[in-house]
Amino acid sequence: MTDTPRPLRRNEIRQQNETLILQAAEKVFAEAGFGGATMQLIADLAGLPKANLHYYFPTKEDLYRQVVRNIFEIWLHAAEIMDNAPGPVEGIGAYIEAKMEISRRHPDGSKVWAYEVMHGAPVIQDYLETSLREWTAGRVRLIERWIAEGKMARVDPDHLLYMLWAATQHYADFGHQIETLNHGPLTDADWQKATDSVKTMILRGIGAV
Amino acid sequence: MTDTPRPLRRNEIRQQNETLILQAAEKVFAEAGFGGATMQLIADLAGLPKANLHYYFPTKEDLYRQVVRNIFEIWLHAAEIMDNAPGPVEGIGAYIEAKMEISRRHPDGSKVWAYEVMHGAPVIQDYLETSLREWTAGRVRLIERWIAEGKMARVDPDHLLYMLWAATQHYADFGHQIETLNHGPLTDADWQKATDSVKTMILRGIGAV
DNA sequence: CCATAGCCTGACCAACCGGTCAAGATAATT
DNA sequence: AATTATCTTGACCGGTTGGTCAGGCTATGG
Repeated sequence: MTDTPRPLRRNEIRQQNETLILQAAEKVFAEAGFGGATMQLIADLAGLPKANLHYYFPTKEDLYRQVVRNIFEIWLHAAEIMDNAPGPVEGIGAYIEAKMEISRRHPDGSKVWAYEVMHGAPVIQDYLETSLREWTAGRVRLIERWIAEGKMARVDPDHLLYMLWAATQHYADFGHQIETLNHGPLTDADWQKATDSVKTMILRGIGAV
Repeated sequence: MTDTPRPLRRNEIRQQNETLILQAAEKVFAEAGFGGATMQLIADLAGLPKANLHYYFPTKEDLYRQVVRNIFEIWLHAAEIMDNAPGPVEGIGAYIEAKMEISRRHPDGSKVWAYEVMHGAPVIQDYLETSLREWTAGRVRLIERWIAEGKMARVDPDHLLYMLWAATQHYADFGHQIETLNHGPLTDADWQKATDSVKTMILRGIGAV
């Protein structure tokens, strides 16, 4: 991301502070949205003076953009599991597991993404139109091949993908609602049960099992 | 909602302006979140001076709370369809159709709800703990009865409900992402296909068909 | 040890925000 | 017509926000 080839120490300082700021920003943006988040809050959480934030990220929007892009990269990377699978049971099953794990480990990231898309994706529209569109097209072809090979029922691949995203990200984005209904945070067993439920329903739903 | 029993004309003015303000507020809150929304923006969209908003809704939070509650009422009401159904095919099928229709007609409301829950439900936590919890418990019993009667497979009722909410609301909350991938707004046929896909996958996923 | 480029930060500012208020307009009541 | 209750609104205010900047600090290369 940085374009200044400097001596090593300097680079370390920069990288460390940028990471610190990005982590704090992810949390604050997730908790308050872009408009509700303040640079002061992020600075306090990162343990740095506010002016230092503006040294690394000129504007609030620059910082926000970086947070959103990081999450997108995580999701894209996690999706590679699907490709080398022999069929939907393994491929989609593993994809569900991976996405549920991300919902559990990076709920803030998921929320920032949801916030961004909900508000018309003003910052990452280009990502939607390029990276996400390409990725989706590739996965649609994969699903169509599985259908043609008789490995699953004839379902619309796009809407299957939407359901996968919706069902898995719901556990991050609506985690608070789920925890309220669950009378407390989800335990390991709860998460296992959630993952199994989603896998079972969807894999049976597409006639793969 | 109002508690002042007045002569008719006055009441009409009040009701008309409150509706006007609430509609504008729903849109602005959906587009910008609570923190990003401004009373001035809502006032402009409603075509009223800002001070007039504060006459009807003392604070920004009062206005926001009313918007969220309205949406919640719509959802609760739409869910009654499930109860009088003989089995999951009719009950859950109709519920999916109703919720997809709401996602189509009230996407802004859905987004405001999502925004509120994502940020820890600071305003409607009591609703989650009372109304929603009761409603969920009732529906869980209904689903368990259907399972006991052999009308559907043994799935976890809570996670089935989460999947129903996730899959249907996704078309409102992530409508922008879907429209981008779809190269444009969804047509009547697109919505029909989406609804059918969700119904087919879920009903088969729970072994009801 | 010096010079320099990168890093740090307290103090500051213009812009904007939610909310107030007093005074005027309008409709209902007597 | 006079009185009263409700509605309307421009002007205003204290507090907060994103962003700036000058000047000090520190690591690094010569």
